[in-house]
Amino acid sequence: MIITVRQYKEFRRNHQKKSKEDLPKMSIVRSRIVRMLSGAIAPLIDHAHTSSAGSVQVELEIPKIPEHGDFATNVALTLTRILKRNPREIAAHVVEGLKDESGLLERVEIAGPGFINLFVKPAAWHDILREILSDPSGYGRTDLGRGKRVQVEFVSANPTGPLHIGHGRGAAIGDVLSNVLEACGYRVDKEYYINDAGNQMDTLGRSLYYRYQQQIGESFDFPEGHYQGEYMRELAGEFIRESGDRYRKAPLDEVLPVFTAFASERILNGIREDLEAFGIGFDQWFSEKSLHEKDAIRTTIEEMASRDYIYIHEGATWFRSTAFGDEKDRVVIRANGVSTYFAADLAYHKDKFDRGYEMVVDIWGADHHGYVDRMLAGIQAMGRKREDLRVILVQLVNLLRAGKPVAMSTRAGEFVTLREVIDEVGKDAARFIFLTRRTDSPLDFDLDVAKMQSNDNPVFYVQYAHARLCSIFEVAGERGIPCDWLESGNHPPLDALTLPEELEIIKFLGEYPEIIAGCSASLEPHFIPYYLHELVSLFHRYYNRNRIVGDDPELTQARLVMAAAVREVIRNALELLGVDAPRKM
RNA sequence: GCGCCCGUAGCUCAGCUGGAUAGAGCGUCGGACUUCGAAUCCGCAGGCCGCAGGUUCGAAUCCUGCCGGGCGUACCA
Repeated sequence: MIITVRQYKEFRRNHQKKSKEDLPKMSIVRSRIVRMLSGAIAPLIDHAHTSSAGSVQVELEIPKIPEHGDFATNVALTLTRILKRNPREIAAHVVEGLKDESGLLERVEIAGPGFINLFVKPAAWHDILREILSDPSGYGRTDLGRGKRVQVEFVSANPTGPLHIGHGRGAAIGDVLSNVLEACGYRVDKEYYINDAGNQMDTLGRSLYYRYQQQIGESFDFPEGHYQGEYMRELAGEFIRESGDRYRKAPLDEVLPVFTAFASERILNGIREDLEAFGIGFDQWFSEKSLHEKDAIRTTIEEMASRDYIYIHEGATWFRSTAFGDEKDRVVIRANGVSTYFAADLAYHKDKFDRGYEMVVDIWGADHHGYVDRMLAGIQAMGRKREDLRVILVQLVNLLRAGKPVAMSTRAGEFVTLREVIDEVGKDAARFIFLTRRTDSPLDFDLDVAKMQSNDNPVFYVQYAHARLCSIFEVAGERGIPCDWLESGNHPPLDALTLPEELEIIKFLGEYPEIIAGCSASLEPHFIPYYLHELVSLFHRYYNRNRIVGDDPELTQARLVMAAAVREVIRNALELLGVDAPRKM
C-alpha cells in the first residue's frame, strides 16, 4: 500500500465525513494499520506545511525477517526530506501518535535508521479467515477502477492462418488481465480486431485459388509470397467438397472474392474454436472492413487535420506524429491514394474511444514495438491523453521439446499451432505457463515439461494442493466432523490457531488483495502464479508437519477453517487465471 | 547508425513505483510414507545482481557511459 501526501490529505478530508469504505480495500488487518499510521502522520505533515511534497511515498511492507515485525514502514525515512529532521526522531513522533483503539498491536519498535516495526497480536489475524470465508469469490476484489470503462484488445491475429503458440501467450495474458481489471472494479470488454481488409486478404484468396486449381488437376505454379501451409491444402479440399470443380480455369479476377471469403471465414471460425478451447471468449469481434465501409478512415484523418496534425508532402498524406514524440512523421495515405494499415489503426482507435471506453489496453507482439510511439501520438492527435492507451508488448515464445528448440518457419507455413499445443499439454498447463513470466521477458515453453504430470510442472503443484484440500474435507466428512459452517458462515472459534506457521499462512492470505491490485496497476499478470506457488508451498509444508483432522475437536475445527480459506483463495486465483481447480486428480 | 527490451545461482526466471541479511523452480547430493493424497515435505551446496561511474542516509532497483544478446527501424500488412 502506497500513499502519497496528497492522498493523506484527501483521506483526512474524507475521513471526517465518511467512513472506511473510501480506503482502497486490502486485508482487514493491513487496512487497520494503514489507517492508524495515516492518523499518526497527518498532523506531522500539517505541521510542516508541505503543500508541495506530493512525491513522498509511504509503504507498509512485510519484512523478510520476523524480528522486524509483522509489518514495517519506512515513513519516517521518507519524511526526512520534507520534515527536515532525523528519521528516528520522526519515527518516535509517529509511534507516539498511533491510536490503537481496537487493541491490534502487541508492540511497536523503532529500528535501524528509522524503520517502524509493528507487531500484531496473534488473535488479530484470525479476522482475515472470517473475511475470506464470508465472501470467498469476492475476496481480493476491489473498487480501484471505480467503474471505469476499459477495453482490452488482444490476439487480433490476421485471419490468414491458424493461431500459433505466440498468439496463445497473448491470448492468455489478455484474458487474465481482463479478469484482473474486472476484479478491480473496472468495466471491461474484450475485443478481437479482425484484419479482414487490404491486400493480404487478396493474397489469401489467391493462395486458395491456386491450391484449388492444383487439386482439381490443373497445373499451376504456386507463386512466391503466398500462404502455403498445410492448412491451405485442407481448405482447398473443403472447397472442392462444397463446390466441386465449378471454378476450373475461372478467371482469377472474377472469382477471387469467392475464394477470399471462403478462406477468411473458415480460418476465422477455426480461430474462434481454438480460442474457445483455450477458455477465451470475446465480447466483440471487430472487423477492419467495417471501418472502410463506414468511411471511418477519412473521417479520422479529417478530424486530425482539423487539429492541424495532417499535411500533404510529395503526393502523400502525412500525420505529424513527431508533435507527440514519435521519431518521424507517418504516412496515412500513400501517393497512390491507398491508405496505410496505420491509418486504419488510427480509425480503429478513434472508434474505440468513440464507443465510450475511457481506457484502452492493446496487447501486441513485441515485434510491433516500433508502432507504440506512433499509436500514442495518434490518440493524442484525436484529443486523448497519452495514458488513455496502454500498450502491452508480449515477448516471443520459444517452443522447446525436451530442452531442444522446435524448428518453425512461418514462411513455409510450418509451425506448431496453438491447437496442437492445447491438445498435447492441456489448456490449464498452457495457460499457467504462459503466465509465469513477465510479459516483457521471452518465454521458453517446453512441451515435454508442460505435459509432465509431476512436480516439474507448476500447474500440477498448485492443482494438487487444491485437490488435497478437497480431500481433507472428504475425510472430515467421513469421520463425522461437522463442517456446516462452510455454508452457514458461523465459524467455530479460532483461538487454537497459534502456531507461527499458521499465522504465516493467514498473513499471506491477507496479502492476496494487494497482489491483485498490483497486477491491475502494472498490467502484469505473472504475480498471480508466483503468489499461488508460494501460498501452496506454505500449505504443503504445513500439511506435512501438522495434522489438520486430529484428535482435538476444537483444534481440528479451527484448522479446517484455515484450510477452507486457503482452498478458497487458491480457487479464486485459479479462476482469475482461467485454470481449473480440480477436486480430484 | 538510431530506437525499444533484456543481462540476477549450473539452467529457467522472480524481485526493478529505491530500504534492513538478494529469492523460487529445475538440476546435484542426502533424508521423510503402518497416521488427513509422497503429483508432497525437509536438508546441503550454489551469487563482485554484465562492467564502470553517478544520485542517495541507503541502489539488483533511479541516471550516464561501455560490453553482450533479442527485436524494430517502409508511401508492407
